[in-house]
Amino acid sequence: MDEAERRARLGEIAPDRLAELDEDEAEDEHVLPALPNAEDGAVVMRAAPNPNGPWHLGHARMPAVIGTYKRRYDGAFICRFDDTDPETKRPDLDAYDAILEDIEYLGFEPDRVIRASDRLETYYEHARELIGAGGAYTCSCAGDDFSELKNAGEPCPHREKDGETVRAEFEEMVAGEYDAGEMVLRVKTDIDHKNPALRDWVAFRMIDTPHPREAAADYRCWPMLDFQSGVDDHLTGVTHIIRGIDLQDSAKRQRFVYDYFGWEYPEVLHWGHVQVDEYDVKLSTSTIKELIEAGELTGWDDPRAPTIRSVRRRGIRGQALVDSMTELGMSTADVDLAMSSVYANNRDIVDDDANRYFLVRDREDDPAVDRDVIGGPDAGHPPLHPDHEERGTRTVPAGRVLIEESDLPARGDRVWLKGFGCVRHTRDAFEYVGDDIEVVREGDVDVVHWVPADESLRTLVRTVEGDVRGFAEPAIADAAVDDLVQFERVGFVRLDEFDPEPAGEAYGPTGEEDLVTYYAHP
RNA sequence: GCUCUGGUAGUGUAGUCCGGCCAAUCAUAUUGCCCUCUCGAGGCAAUGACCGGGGUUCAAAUCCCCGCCGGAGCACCA
Repeated sequence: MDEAERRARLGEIAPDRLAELDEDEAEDEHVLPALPNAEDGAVVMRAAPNPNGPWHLGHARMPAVIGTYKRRYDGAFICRFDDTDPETKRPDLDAYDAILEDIEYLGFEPDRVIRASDRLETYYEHARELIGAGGAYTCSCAGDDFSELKNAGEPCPHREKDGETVRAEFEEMVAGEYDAGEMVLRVKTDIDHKNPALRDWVAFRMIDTPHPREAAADYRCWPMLDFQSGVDDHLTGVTHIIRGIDLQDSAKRQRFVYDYFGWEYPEVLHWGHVQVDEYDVKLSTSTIKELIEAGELTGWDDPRAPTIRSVRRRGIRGQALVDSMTELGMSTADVDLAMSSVYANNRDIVDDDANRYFLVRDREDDPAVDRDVIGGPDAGHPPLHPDHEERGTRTVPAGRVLIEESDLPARGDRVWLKGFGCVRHTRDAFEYVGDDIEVVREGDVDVVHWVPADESLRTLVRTVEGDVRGFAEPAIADAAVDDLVQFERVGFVRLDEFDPEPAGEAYGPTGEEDLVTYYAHP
């Protein structure tokens, strides 16, 4: 019985089992697990960033996963800026676009972009409705006092206020007639709920600081995340919510509001925190912001910063990040993202396109050393790409060359200058021996990269560990800014700028360079 | 303190719901070999894990109990 017959037979005797098999097979094509209760064409998900800065690497996970599900289920991707705190988590006006740019770099485009700060009237309307249903009350308790009562499971005196008073006081909140801390609107949940986190939580509070967006600058009464997000998820038709374990209780809190309104709560998935190895800098927007302000980092795209802009500048494709993020799966456990996995994914994507060039590094512990080449041709002609002969070769002038000291053979020994030929290290020169590759095949001679001593480009390589200087072969001038190339035996870099201006900082170009590159990975 | 929640190799992941095909999958990593005019790519191989202890069972990564360790919430932050 062949495969087709077997399937047909199984279809006759156990159609359910056959469908199950098909489902399992379809599952195998996806890295991510199937979404619960997902219907093709009817999945709506949202990323809800707080626009308080450009994104760090951890932020890539949400668009990566949502975008991937969107494609899989032919769904919708909403980007909703939850910018409802003009004070503590004050939005950064540049961050709205910066975040959208970061999403675009990852290869996705939101179907809809909304800002919570545009929707205050909507939240107020729902608050009025909730008050009307007896589901909320205005409360002027001091935070600590309420907390004490709450922890004891005791209601505060405001809980039993009559509806008219609540309604009037809420209108006064909306009108901005209270100062910060004087009055809040609480959702009436269950004051002795066994989980203290769910007891009568705050839905609206007063904030004196105007919102940085002009359109929202006049509002003083702001909703808290759980109210705003809950209302918006329903109103925008979100079917599946993904959020971090720090918001584990949000769904439970919001369900009280959903119950008052008779709404059905979306499916919710939680995932753990992401940590990234390889960086000294913490994965935190505020930490990175501080380091930049203190001049420790040259900007959001400093290669030492664990940000999306940084890996982008280093030539890492958004797709590589997306692949790594989806491979992390949907576990509620905290996870560590190994940058080596991002690098492996990126190599897969870029290796074929990246042309090869030589760079001789000039480092403290392994300086570039120069030697005259005696005899042999005038130049070497290594291929632009070993797997693509049709791309042709580069010309690397010989004469006097630089190699890295650790590649220098002992006196009397030979070394193979890649694309040029075999030379013997005599006294203080390289004496040309020949171009018979057999010596390399026999394993007696190492193959090394090299550059001409005089015609090369002074090059700055900016890496995660800091800046490295060196000399790139002249042919690299044929490559363009933004190209990703491989410095043979060193690694992949993105060409960032020719003849850079001095950065005027401890790191970055001094102005003496001919070329600045950003190091991606080995 | 109260309430959630998690623990499979260095890292991530599959398997856990419905116990056996799991002496545990795949990827990455590391190492070695082959190939290659790169330390890239490609090929092959090796390394390496079910948090612990009890119990149920013919059979436990999977079910039950007790521990241990982690993460989160109990904000007028998101």
